[in-house]
Amino acid sequence: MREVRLRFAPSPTGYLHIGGLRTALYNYLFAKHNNGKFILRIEDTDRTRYVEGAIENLIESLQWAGIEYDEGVFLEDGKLVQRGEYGPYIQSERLEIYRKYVDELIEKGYAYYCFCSKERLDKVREEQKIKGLIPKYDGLCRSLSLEEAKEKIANGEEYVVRLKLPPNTDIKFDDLVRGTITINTNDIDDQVLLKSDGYPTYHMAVVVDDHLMGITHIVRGEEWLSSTPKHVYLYEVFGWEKPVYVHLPTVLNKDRKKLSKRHGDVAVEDFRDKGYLPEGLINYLALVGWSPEDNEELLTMEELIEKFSFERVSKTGGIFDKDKLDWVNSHYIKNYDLDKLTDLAIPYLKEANLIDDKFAEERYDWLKVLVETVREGLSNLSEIVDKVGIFFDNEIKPENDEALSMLKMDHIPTLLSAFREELEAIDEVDEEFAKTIMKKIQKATGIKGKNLFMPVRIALTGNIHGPELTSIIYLLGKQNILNRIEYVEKQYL
RNA sequence: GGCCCUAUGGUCAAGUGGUUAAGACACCGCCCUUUCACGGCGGUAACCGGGGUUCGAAUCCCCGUAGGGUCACCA
Repeated sequence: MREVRLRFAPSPTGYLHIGGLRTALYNYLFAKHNNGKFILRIEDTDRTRYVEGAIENLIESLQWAGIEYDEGVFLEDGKLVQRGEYGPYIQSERLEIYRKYVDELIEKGYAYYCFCSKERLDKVREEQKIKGLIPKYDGLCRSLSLEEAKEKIANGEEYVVRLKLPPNTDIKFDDLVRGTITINTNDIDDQVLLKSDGYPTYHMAVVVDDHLMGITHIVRGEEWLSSTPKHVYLYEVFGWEKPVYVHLPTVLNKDRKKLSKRHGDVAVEDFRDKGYLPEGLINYLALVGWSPEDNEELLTMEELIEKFSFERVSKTGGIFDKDKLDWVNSHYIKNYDLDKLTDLAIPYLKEANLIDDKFAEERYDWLKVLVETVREGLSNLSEIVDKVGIFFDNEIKPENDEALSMLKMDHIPTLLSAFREELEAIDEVDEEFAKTIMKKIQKATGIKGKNLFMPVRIALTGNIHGPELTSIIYLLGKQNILNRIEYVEKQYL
């Protein structure tokens, strides 16, 4: 049996799209599930759309997401390197290869030179549209003899090479999620295979590369479904073994259109920057378009690999549901290794000028406690900034009138001085103190329940809601609390 | 418009001729908690329409309808 080999083959035109990540993920999961190989190939045959740095960005996003590949283009010390037996893995470095196969097609009569100008093509399409016909190449150069064509080329005329499709022929292929697809050649154009700049089009390059690289399963977006017959035809005329096709449903916006920028984030790096954990994003994304047999929804990469199959990929496009992503991600935040989570959280605190490098280093243990106490309410790490603000500002401002009025209650001065007395009796707040202080104050003042806890909370944070008082007191420490009590007494009492 | 694909709650989705049509997110209620969150329990809510086939259709077929994709020297 052939070794299972799959590839992810993006174009370096920008960032990695969230839909692209899912395609890469499904490829990866299936390859790993079958102990196969996963390959990253770069499809840069459109020189006009090439974006500097896009390949590096793509690789970094994949790496961040935890999707590893065995062959292809890698980033090492900031430089692109290629590894694997089937290289090069960047299509612009494979031009001679495509050329050779294009020549073979021409020789065998499966492709022909075409000298039609862009202007003529546009005009033909225009006229066809007016007549209500399907815009399609009219086949003018189809009848040109090879000799005539070669003569034109010798005279320096620009040309492309087109696929010569047989008329009125059904082309069938099986798709693992959609079943058998049949399309008639009358509905397909004589696709350009080789562009006038000497670069192949996607349709030529993808077939040649997938064959040469031993790709067994082609897993890609649904948008490729209707051009698959062209690829299948090429496999047939070359006499190559066809791969298994899998066309994935689209990831959609709320408006059921393809996920696009105007509705929010679509780049993998945007989610990383917002503080989504790779485990969370991957877990959620796996669930848009696929479900495991047991319907378990919280899955690690290892579990995904174990459970993944194309039989359970759905046929319908799924809306990218940020609420559910948040839920999945919050699960990972709650259970993440605390050191790792703290390391990931620190950049956000720095960015918000809550802490600096020195603070991060010297008070790392304190930061860990901080992260631990607020992690439960977070759906992504960038939200931590709002949650921890109360720990960094001793100038208490009641968040609203309700909070203010609670601070103005008659018994508050007694409460605060009792608190102060307890604090002055110790060197520093420890866990024991934090745990018992409220009871002591209650005993000393006779104030209890809501009249006790809420005013203290507001005096210490200004807010009605927040983490447990015990944690707040522990995290704040003696001096901060004394400062806050003093501030509140001066400002509000 | 031609061709191709698709159609279960607001969303993701189980379901492959016989089920009280799962589960999750979101939403609502209750409990837990002297706050919020977490957690627990419960609730609202779905088979696009019409014809067939069948003893019996969410499941099979046909016709509509709706949505998506594609019709480039872009991938």
